[in-house]
Amino acid sequence: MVRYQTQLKFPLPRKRDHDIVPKRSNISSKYLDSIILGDCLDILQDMPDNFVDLVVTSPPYADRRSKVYGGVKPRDYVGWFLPISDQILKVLKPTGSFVLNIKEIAVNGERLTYVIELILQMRNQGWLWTEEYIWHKRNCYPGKWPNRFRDAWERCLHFTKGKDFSMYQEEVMVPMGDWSQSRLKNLSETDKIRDNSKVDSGFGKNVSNWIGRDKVYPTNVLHLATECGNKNHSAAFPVSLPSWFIKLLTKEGDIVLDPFIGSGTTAVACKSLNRHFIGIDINAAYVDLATKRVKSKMEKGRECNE
Amino acid sequence: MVRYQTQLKFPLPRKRDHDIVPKRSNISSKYLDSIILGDCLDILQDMPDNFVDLVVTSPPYADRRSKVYGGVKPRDYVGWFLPISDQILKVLKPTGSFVLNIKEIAVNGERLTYVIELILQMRNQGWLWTEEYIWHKRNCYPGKWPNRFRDAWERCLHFTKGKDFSMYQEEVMVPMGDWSQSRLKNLSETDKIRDNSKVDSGFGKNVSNWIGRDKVYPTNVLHLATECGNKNHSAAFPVSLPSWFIKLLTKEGDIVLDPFIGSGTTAVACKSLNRHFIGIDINAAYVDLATKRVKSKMEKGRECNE
DNA sequence: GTTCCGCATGAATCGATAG
DNA sequence: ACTATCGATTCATGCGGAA
Repeated sequence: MVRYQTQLKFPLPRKRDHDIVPKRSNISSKYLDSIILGDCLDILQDMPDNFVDLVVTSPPYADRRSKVYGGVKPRDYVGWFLPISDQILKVLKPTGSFVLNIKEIAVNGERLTYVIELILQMRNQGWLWTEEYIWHKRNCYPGKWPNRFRDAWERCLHFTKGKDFSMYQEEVMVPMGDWSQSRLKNLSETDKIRDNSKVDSGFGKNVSNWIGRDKVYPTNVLHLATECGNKNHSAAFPVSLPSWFIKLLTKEGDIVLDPFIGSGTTAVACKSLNRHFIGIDINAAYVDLATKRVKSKMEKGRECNE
Repeated sequence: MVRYQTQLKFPLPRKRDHDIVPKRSNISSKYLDSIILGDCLDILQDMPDNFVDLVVTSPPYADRRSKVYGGVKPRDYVGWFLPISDQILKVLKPTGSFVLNIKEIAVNGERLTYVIELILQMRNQGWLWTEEYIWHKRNCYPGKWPNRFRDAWERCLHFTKGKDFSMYQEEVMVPMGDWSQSRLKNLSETDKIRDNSKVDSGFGKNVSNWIGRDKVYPTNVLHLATECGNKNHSAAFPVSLPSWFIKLLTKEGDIVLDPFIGSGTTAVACKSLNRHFIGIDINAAYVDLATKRVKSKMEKGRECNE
């Protein structure tokens, strides 16, 4: 197999003294911040054990995107995925997490069962099924059928290697409900603009603290819209989704792996949040697109859709 | 490499005498609009086949409410429920639906698997797993844990006996999103007229679809609040939940069964919507409470929390 | 500079048609 | 009988041009 590796040269985040469990040798650091072309099964087999802090991915769904990917049949799906999840188990640190975004399709009026069978089989493999988050898609695909409504949710299955894993809950706290919103609405437009600019320049901290006091822990239901109208890339996976889990489950400088990187959404999220990424994809056009998108991200700074 | 063959070969659904649509004899009508004390397994065995239009229920979850109910252990849950779902399959009409509100609990940092195992086993039993609705609990139970957030959703599993079942989608249509109000209300009168005239010529078809339309079909994600502050009962199950499925899946005069009626929520919903109810509970205090609640409902009319 | 509106675009699903 | 492709259905969102 042709192994085409794109090594992007990004400045490493500031050194911190609280890591490092495995010392980052030359062999292991070659993976950092790169989009790798190849079958993730092969790539993962060569990767060091206990190396990655978080795996977050949205694999091709059964019978979808068959032109780009192979088009895995529903009845082959579990058998196709289990060897991959086995390799993920190997490269993940003991305190790491695996977040799997997936949804079963409906065929002939019935939901197929390969996703829930996969959960059971991954438990046999050694995974802990820690939690199931719901991604509520505010703008779901339209359509009308006699026997069902539009499908507006997907699973974000959270697996870990053990009971004790890293979780930084404060990083994803959200503003409180109506009360704080009405309070913020009453700020004048100029105030908001000024305060925003202050935050960027490191000033205006008092305002963000004031806002921070009205924050509350989220639940296991995420309300995010898909990104549909973007011209360069149309990711089924909005940046905000991996961003949320990256903030929740890693700290700055950690390593995040996406074995089905697609258009590079997870890598873009990592760059915004000062985490290292490792992206893998079997499709050369996607590797190209993801590489370009991350480079553009580094040049232009923060993207709007984050 | 281990090859796992998914999509197990399930036996075909048992043949049932679907042709017999029972007339409402004395024997069968004795069940209507009553709350029955007893084990639902016994009661259902005596009930006529193909008798009920909808079964909607929220059974005791594993290890919850153990003082009131038996307190079924997680590892016994599937074995405990399967005989009941088998009886439900029997009493349900061929075009009927079974909506099961359930959520797995977390033990030792892990979500248990009895619910997804139950889905697989019920398919084995002959059920079609038609859809999984998500009930998003806007005000969920408070709490804070180091390894998980508050659980803000539950499954509403929709099972049917076949592909063709009754569904009245117009009954649960919802107001359109904000965007239409902010955009369409500002269309000038001439614009509306022009767009309407375009319909005849084949242009502007999609525009005309929105004119004069204020309702839209919902999705498979339900946003309902729990009822928290009621004095008599603390039902985890708000009236709005069975109400929604009753409107969607039955018409007036149809028969709705809840084999775990509890405080009588499903019966209350039925009385509001002019459907017949059959409630069963093994706990005498609950049968008492539900009976009183339905009587009070019939006297006082509509309840506030509906 | 705002706000407003036209338009394209989706990890969808079903039923019909064709090989 | 089983698979591959196609048309019809539907609605929230972001972008870009217009007012």
